Amino acid sequence: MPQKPFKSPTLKELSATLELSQSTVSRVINGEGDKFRIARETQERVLHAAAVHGYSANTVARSLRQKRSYTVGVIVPEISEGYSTAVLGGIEDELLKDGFFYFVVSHRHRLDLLRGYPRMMLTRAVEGIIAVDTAIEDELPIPVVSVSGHQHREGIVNIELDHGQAAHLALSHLKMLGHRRIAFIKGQAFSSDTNRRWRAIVEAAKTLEITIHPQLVVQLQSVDPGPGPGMEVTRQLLQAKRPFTALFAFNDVTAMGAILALREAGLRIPKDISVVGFDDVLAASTYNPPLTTVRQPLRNMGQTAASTLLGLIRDGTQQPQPATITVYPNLVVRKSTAPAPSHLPPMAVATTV
Amino acid sequence: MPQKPFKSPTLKELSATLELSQSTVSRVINGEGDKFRIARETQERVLHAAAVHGYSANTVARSLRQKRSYTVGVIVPEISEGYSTAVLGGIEDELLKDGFFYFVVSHRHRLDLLRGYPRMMLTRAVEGIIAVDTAIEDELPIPVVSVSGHQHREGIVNIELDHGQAAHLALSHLKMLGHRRIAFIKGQAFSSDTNRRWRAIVEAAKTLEITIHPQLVVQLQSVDPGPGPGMEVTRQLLQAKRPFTALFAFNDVTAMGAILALREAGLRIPKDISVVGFDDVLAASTYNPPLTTVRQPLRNMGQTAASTLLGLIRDGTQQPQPATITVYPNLVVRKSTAPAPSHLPPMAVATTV
DNA sequence: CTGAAAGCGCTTACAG
DNA sequence: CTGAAAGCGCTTACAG
Repeated sequence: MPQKPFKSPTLKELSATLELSQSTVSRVINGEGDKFRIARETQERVLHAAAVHGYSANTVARSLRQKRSYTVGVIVPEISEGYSTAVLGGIEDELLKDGFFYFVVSHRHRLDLLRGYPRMMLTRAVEGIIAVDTAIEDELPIPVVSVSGHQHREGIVNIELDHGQAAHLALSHLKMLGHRRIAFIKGQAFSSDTNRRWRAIVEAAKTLEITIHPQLVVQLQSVDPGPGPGMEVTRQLLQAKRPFTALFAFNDVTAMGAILALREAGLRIPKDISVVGFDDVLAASTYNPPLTTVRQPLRNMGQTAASTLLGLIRDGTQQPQPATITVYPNLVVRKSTAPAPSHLPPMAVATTV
Repeated sequence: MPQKPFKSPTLKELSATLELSQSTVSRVINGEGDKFRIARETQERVLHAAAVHGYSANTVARSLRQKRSYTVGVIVPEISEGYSTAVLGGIEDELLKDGFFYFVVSHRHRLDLLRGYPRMMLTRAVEGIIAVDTAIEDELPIPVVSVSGHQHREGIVNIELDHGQAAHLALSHLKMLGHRRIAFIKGQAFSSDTNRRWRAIVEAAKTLEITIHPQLVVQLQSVDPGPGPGMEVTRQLLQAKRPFTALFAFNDVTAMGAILALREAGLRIPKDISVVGFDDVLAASTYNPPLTTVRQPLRNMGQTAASTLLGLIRDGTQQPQPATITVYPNLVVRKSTAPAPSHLPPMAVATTV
């Protein structure tokens, strides 16, 4: 037999022991004793007995009755990745202190999961959903807040980075270092951030009078997590033999992959090529060389998402929420960027594996 | 008003529409139509109507009635870390395909959370708990399986790495490369793996006739995630000025910190010092130099934990489960290890920051 | 083969 | 100030 070393009594049992009605006991347990003017003494008896018997209300029954679950769903692309987990950390901070729990699911860009999960979570009676870097297509009867999801649907609150500022920060840093021929790695088509960020880069380049050479722009294809896709695409870039002195990657992991491919071709970082990442994941600072990167306040974005969602759940969606909450990046200058070399570096043919 | 674009009808409503009893509808929805010999035609009508009206059972009500929640709790030390998240990925794989969801909480080594979370999850009616690298003190009325938790309590199934083999793999690799003076960084006292792993190292060293010099053994103190603690302790090691040619770190992140500190002191990796990590987190392969490390099959450990837990939930704890399920490491040789230098490297005084 | 009814454990109008 | 009773939406003996 399974051991049952601890089992909370039910309200009924506790009430019987106390010789009080369930109503009364329920009220004082829920802190409404004073509101219902229940005798101080009675309240103390109840609280004491609850403590002694280790009573805690069955949340399933409570949920059914109140039609509330105190649970939200979080949907992320991938769970084993610096980006999502940093955001998750922030979400946890906020949620748990309000007594909420959360389910996590990762869709790994599989369409069936992407479509199915929101419904499954609804079935699980979540009171709201946080979507991290993933677009939700269905209209849902509960509040949803999106982190970097760029949803334009009414009622969805977006937590978004100021991409204009991000692009400006990175490009002006490179410009100041004397870089003129800058290569770019765009994100995968499925990432909600890709277009938004690219448009911001084009804009910032214009303002800063930096020319973007189309031959120096490549785009991530593979959905694999890790640095593989970044390596791959950087090798292509090298094969085109168009010289450049700096590279702005879609994110840190991609930047790491790019550095690997660049080294493979005999190029030194940052001496020959400067590389700028994006996100500032934990590994960025310990990488060799430590990455210069545009920092997204990931944990803070998670916290903001959670507290916003909690607000929407509490107050309903009626009051017009700002459709997007903007959050600001900053540039962390480390060792992967340096002044542009006076001569363009030789673009060795990548020694493909 | 909050938009309600989609709202499942209740069983009652659906039954009314169909002019059938709730019992019948419930049975066919749950696939027990044949078992109860409900007319094929009736079954089809029900299924069709359910699809048309988008009926899905309210899981809260179902849980209350069945006293099952189809939910498990996962408790990890830290959510934004390679180790836990890899395990989480594996857990998700198994759980979701059986229709289970999971709550995640991270205790961050705070005693109050560590103690409070299992109870909170019980209150949430989870049917089982997976504890990752954390010891559960309370006896719980539900199955718990522990990943690297080294629980000795009856009824708890442990998923554990074969630490003997892990130690042997790492040390024999180092020995073969000619290393004789090897430094060690032990884990923090709170990590369940620390002692187990250390004992295995002592044992393997004996077998391989490697002398462990107590002055070359340091232990992580700080609870901070990231490479900070590893750097810190490596600086101490350097300050003692006892020469060594190799270092075996408690985990990859620590190894990265150690490499940072070693370089800071002018040492080259792997030319002067070889470094071996542990875990093989995603970043290990892209680090510079790519880390030689003892690979733990983290994702697989998560999967095993989940499927074991599901089994326990299904069959009850009665049948004697093996108290521990052993899982095997392998050595991934990359670029952070090399033959020992013929002369002991100079132990520069660390230039502390 | 199908249905009426009880009950899971709470909360909360309603009544006094 | 306190309690009796209804009901949240299901599942499942029990009956026929």
